Amino acid sequence: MDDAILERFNSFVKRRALRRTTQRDAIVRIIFAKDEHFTAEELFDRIHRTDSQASRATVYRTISLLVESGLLREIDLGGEEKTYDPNFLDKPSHNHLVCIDCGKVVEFEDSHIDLLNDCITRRLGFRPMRQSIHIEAGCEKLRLNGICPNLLATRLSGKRIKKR
Amino acid sequence: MDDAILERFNSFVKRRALRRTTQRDAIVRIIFAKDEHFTAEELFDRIHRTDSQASRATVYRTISLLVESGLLREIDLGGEEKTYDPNFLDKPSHNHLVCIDCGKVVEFEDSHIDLLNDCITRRLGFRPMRQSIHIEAGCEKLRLNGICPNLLATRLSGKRIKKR
DNA sequence: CTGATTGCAAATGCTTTGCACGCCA
DNA sequence: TGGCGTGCAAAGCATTTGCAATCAG
Repeated sequence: MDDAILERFNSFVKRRALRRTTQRDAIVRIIFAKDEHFTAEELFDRIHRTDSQASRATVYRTISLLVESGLLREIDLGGEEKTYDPNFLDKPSHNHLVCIDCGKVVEFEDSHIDLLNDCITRRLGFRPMRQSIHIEAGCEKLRLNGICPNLLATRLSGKRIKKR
Repeated sequence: MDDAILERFNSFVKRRALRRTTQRDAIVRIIFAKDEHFTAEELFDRIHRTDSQASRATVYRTISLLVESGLLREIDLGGEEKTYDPNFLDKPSHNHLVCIDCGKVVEFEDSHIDLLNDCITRRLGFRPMRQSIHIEAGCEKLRLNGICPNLLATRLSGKRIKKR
């Protein structure tokens, strides 16, 4: 799967008469090695934790290319920085639930929602293109037990929670 | 309605031991005089087209206060700048459809969607708090007749279309 | 070879902040 | 009178861009 994406990106690059480079290959590989959302800065860090290198400018430029090619999608998680989601190839129509307690992001798909959105859009006189649902929710465990497992994990790992 | 909001804002200000000022009053009045979405910069312009005055800093600071008070909501229309929506008092659970052809934003409410979101959230083990749907759609008229009335109006008024 | 790509640093553009002065309570 | 609020300009930050050197095809 990993290499299949790289191949798709390279054929996109060729189609546009652009060039395949070491940096672009590395960036694409690193992005799709995990299914995690990321910001440009986080990606830049991830790259520099490997033996690959790429400047900040190249990271930003390659992200733009990936978005144009349809392999990557910009999503809104409410943070200040732009966030990207590499999972739209596997799940073309998924949505996001963000836990306001711990910042955890859960992806979900639902055909009923898709259908409803489609109907609503048509009824309003438009042509459905793309839809995204952003749910903010509280942690039920935190409310009932006073403890949120994700929150705990988040604190321990020192991972920062997206601000609102 | 206009003054009722101002009153609510002022009681919020009082509750927080803050102070009522000419600038804050003016900003609140101008925001809620229309039901249009706006960016900080657009609001700043609107203010300076009246006889009221307020610095950019004060505009930003007052917007923050309004969001904290719950009277105003930040929404995602896909643009670069933060966008604010003054209509959540009238329609607490509305969503947005953005036309990719002309940039027009249509607000809509749908109880089925709300219900579905609620169910999905609970099933995932979370406590529903807030949900927002963002639909990107194409103009049906443009596709069928080759002309989009909104696009035309947008061009004539010189109003800029939100970028993607 | 030729033009695309990279890396660097400078530039952008929105938003926030430090500070001195002024004004509300 | 004590601070909060304001305006200004400077600072912050994420992102973009100009440019010279480098590299892919």
